[in-house]
Amino acid sequence: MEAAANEGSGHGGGVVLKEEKGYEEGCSTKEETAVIKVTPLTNMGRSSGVPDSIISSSSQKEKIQSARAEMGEVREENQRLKKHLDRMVKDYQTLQMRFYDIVQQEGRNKHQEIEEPEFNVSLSLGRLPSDTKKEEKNMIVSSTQLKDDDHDEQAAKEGLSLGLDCKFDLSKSRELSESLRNPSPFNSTSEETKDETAGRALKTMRSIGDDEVSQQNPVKKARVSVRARCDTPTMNDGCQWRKYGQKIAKGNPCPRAYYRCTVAPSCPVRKQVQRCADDMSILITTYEGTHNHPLPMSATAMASTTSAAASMLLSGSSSSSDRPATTITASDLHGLNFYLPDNSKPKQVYLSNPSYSSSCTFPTITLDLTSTPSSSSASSQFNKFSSNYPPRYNNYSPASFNFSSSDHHHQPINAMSWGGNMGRQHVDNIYLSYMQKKNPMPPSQQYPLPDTIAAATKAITADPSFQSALAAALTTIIGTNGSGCASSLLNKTHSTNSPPGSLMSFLPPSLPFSAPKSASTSPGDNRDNAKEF
DNA sequence: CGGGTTTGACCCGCGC
DNA sequence: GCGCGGGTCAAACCCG
Repeated sequence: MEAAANEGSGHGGGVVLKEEKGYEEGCSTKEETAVIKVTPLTNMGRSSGVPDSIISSSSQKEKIQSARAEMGEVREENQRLKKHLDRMVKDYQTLQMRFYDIVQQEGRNKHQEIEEPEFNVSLSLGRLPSDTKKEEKNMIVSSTQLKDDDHDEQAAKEGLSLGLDCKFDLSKSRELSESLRNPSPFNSTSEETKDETAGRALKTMRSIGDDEVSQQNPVKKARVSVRARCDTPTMNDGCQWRKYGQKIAKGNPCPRAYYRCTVAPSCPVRKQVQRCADDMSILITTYEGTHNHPLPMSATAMASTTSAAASMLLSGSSSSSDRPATTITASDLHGLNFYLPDNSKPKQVYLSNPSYSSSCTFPTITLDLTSTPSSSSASSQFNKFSSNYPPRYNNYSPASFNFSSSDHHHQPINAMSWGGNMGRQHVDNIYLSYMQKKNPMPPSQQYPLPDTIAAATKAITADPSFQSALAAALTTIIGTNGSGCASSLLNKTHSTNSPPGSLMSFLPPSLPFSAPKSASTSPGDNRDNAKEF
């Protein structure tokens, strides 16, 4: 695939070019072969050089010598990258196989579980204290199992293929865990998996899901609503959607369109798209469910963001009624430009108080990406995170980051954004979440002291599970183009016990988020859907 | 012809 | 029980 291009560029490649090439190749793909391709380039650069006999001046010889030395360093680096890459690829494959095995096993056990009055375990239950009394008794896995490094790693890496749900809060690893162990009401993955395995009719599935819901938890699926100014019929979030219905909802002259994810036939994720009645230029997209398949690169941002928002909503659902509106800000929403035609709007995310439907069936959280004048402008000061450590933590909004304790009632949602610096923030999120898990703080200490953070950082970065999780997340964030880099960077992080500030410095200032290949990732986008609105 | 959209019918939960 | 409204289904239709 890339071999041809690599070779092509390698022909004219001098040493310097090759160095870039080496890094690029090391980061460019998960495929071993592509990495191996670096070696011929290196050799070529050396063998195709001008023979020493021709070189007359000593300066040229020095140049050659230095170039060779540099080349050697590059080769070593390539080898390191290759090793990291190999390891990550193997880990990923292994974990993927394990995941599918578990999913299949889940499907085989479907009938048993449905008939069982009590289900096994839900890792999320600890975060839903108000409605999980029954499940608490069954919290066998919970933290004990999560402490298992392999488990964390698995969860984190599987999150890679599950819509990145796990990477925002590894301490919970909730979505995946639920999908694997528990027919959780708001995780439709398990529901769908069961249905897929059993091959039942949709109605059966729906009834099963409802039964599970009614048996288990009054709080149903969480929804994440995204308000954004958008001229197109739907927002291009990178996923593939198929429209399956349209309705005129009460109180809004604009019809509501129903889409379901078609990336995978069994994907339970659905979204509703509707124009705002007050402002027709605002498009309200409501996401529901969790992707049970690897997402296109262009879709991971939205998926992870909505997932994180849903996680926050669900985690705080028990106390959300008396919780003030939570304002989160994005450090950079440049990536949003890929999805929204109007990129001139203020890049601020307003996370409204979770609003519940009349039936309280679907707690909904809203990400407001519009330039509403009433938005919490006071939070604009948090729009940019400093990359310096430790002062950077001073920029965290109290509403955005809660270091108070391991209290799951108020599990904070960390900064979210699409593209741009999302990678950095994802790592931040991982770090912060992990730190919360590993080093909970008393409620009185809302903000950790820098040295506390540093100490925690030291311990955390040395933790293999954190590394694995971080590697998985980095891989996800950077995509296949950065898998090797992620591993390499992670290794550096580990070896140097860098503070989080320097940890983040390993990430490029602007991650190579690529715009969607075409707007057609959302089928409705390109079509003339004027009829809809 | 396959895949996506349209649209009326249907199901279901909820309030009265 | 009945009506309402949200959500989904599925046949018909459209389109490349």
